[in-house]
Amino acid sequence: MAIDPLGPASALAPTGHGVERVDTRYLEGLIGYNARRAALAVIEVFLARMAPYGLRPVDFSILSLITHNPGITARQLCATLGVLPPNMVGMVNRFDGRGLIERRPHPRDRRAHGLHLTSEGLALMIEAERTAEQLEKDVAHKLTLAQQQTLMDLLQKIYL
Amino acid sequence: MAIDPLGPASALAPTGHGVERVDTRYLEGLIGYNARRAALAVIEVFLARMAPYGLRPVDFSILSLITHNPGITARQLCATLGVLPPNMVGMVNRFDGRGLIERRPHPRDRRAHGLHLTSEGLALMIEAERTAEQLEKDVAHKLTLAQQQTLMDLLQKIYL
DNA sequence: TATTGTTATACTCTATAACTATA
DNA sequence: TATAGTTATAGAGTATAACAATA
Repeated sequence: MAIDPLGPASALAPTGHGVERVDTRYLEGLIGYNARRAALAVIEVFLARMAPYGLRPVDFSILSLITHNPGITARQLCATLGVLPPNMVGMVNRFDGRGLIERRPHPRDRRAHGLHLTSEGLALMIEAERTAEQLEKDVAHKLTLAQQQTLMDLLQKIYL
Repeated sequence: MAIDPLGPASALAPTGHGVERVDTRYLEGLIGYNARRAALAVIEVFLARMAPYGLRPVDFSILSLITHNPGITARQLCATLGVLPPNMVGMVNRFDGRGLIERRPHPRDRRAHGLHLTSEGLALMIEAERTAEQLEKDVAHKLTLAQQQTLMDLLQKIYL
């Protein structure tokens, strides 16, 4: 596809009038653009709904992985989520300071710690995951359940 | 869906062993997580392929909108892409300084400028959009063309 | 020699307040 | 009174280098 094959707008158009309606068709034909816009739209709702729990998207991802993988190490969280180790330290420290997780000695590596939810952390995550699931319903309300599954399957074919 | 309905991992599991394989099934069932991961995967390739043109994803989006909407204003770019006006200024200035665009007087509003590609900017964008289209083919190589279209349609139902 | 966790730090991205010129 | 563009600045997010303890 070449530059501007889509209708009247053209790089050589006369300059004597403004742009009435912005033509976004080119960008909307790119997977990366659509994925980024959809992610930002979901994140916007996420930030608002998770604010009562003090969880941003990455916080939720980390705590959810600890929830479903008790004993996971910081290094494993980094590898799974694409977070760099120096940036993980502060987040884990904050969860620890909030009493949501605890670091236990790792059974086979004295350099590492196994991360576990506290009972307070578990109580928070039960509510947070419930909120996340309601949020999914709301942001995807235009899609059937089958379409939602199709969407996730196709997205995973991009990034996995 | 409640906490950890997915198999052996549990918040109450014994701590005597590390996590062998990280269980990501819960997160992979969330649309927001999948959209963000896919967007980041595409952006990673984008950054590498567009580096020769000195274009980051938002730069490309802006110049592409100017390409297909000659005379568009900075305010319209902000509204379309979700960029805040103070953050748009520097980008437009850099494009101007690089000789890629020019600001012409707006025909009906003396506060605004109509943004237009220069011939250098057009030459760059022809190459950049060609690169973007090849990039699409590569990151979506596991999907048929029909699946790619389905993916974009479903994503747009989330954010539009 | 490589890896885990960590500190320090720099760079980029995003957000808020306030100003000017014009509508 | 509202809007387009702009400046200054603060905050969040992401990046690299280097170190101690352990593998």
